Amino acid sequence: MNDQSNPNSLEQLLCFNVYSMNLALSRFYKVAFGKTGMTYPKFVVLSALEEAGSLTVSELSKYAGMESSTLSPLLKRMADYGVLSRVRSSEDERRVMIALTDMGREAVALVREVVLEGLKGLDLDPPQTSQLVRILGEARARIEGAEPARHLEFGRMPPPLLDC
Amino acid sequence: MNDQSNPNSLEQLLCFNVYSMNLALSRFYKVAFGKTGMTYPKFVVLSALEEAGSLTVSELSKYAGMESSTLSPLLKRMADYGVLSRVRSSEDERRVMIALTDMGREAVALVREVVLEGLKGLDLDPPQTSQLVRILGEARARIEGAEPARHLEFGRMPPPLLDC
DNA sequence: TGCGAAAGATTCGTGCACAAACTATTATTT
DNA sequence: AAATAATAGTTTGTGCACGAATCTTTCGCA
Repeated sequence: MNDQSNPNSLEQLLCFNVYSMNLALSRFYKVAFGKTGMTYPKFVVLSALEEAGSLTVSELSKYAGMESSTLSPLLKRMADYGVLSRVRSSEDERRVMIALTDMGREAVALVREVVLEGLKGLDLDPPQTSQLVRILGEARARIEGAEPARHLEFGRMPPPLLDC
Repeated sequence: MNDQSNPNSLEQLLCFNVYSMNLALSRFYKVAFGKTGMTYPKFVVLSALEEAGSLTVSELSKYAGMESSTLSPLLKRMADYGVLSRVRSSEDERRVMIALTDMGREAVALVREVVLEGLKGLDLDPPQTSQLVRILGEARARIEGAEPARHLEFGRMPPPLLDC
């Protein structure tokens, strides 16, 4: 029943493959991080800060591809724990500057090792992987600036899917 | 500060590219689905059922790459709405058979059109995309059966990241 | 100079997503 | 046949993830 010849099947859809690959990766790293409290989104935040230095919430949002409403509570908990600092800018009181603490730098170094060794253990083909990364990056750039060509309308299908 | 030459930078990491691509795709389809109540995970469930016919919860879990604890509440709401049926098997009372209703078949046809036209509107290179799909599928197969090579230990870093 | 608009961040409500704990049924062992 | 184990789903608790609404600060402009 696995209709792989059908080009519209789930298995041939880019979005499904990205979706399920992301779920698989999240589970993989969840196991690797165990009960330490580390998660993949937190690793992304720590890495972004390590690479880019001090950032405002919206700059970090752009860098990590997450909305600020996702970051706000995440950053608050991480600051309470001590891996980063949240300081409202004095020259523009709207902005909040986020930066790694020393403890944050230690943490990201440790976590990065685990992430990289986890990847290495998968024995993926390096040229294929870098190609994957390149094409994914290009596709993401397109999709981030795009509007859907068509919107779903359930007018013909009473009742609409609200609250489903 | 965008250190693209560093092979360990976020932008060069497969997991980050999959992660942020998935976020971007989710946002894209959220816009396309508007206020209809449709979501990407629901589309995956409907499509899987259309392709594979009637499935148990665990079969569906495997097919869609989601855990049964994620599916249970999702399926319940979708059944209440009317797009699928949930019937406990008579020959093995532990199993619950999930199947599309006529309304579900109508819904998935509509949603699929929107999904495919949305993708088409992105103007991605077809050979690149099918390559992407193929490599992602292979990588996912590996990761799903894999154990992380190394686990994170915060013993050297007091206090541990618990509750962070 | 004052006032409406815009920008930056947070809060709120809803929906995944998972592990762990739990319930119910079936299979296995003794 | 009774105890035990294994299987299939559900429930529970926590953490993203988002849009919409809100709050504060800054900008623009008359």
